[in-house]
Amino acid sequence: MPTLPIDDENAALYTIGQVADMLGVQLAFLRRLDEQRVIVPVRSAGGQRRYTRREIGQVAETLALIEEGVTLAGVRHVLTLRHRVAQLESDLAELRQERRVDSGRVARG
DNA sequence: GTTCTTACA
DNA sequence: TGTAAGAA
Repeated sequence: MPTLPIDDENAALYTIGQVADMLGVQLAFLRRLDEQRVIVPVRSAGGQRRYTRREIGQVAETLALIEEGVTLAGVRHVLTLRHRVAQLESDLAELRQERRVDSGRVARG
């Protein structure tokens, strides 16, 4: 079954206006996050920002962190570290899976 | 009608 | 951070 865009958390489908309405934030705020490299959405052919559901979630996360007093620069580090952790976790899961396969295989040749 | 950039309070 | 001007 093909992966539908509506099911893809990483599909860039939302305009800045839609995101601003959903989260109740200003258009300028989202542009600021882009400028500060906290949340950097892809651009459409016309140069307009397009947000993925994942990024929308990250914006919400950013809102929470800011309420805790974290600066935008701090939020940027949190998000990048979180991305690295997720990458390491998937790599680790893959290695563990390979180890299971190896240990379950009968030595031969 | 929306979004973009840049500038300013 | 919010608001405004002018262009796309």
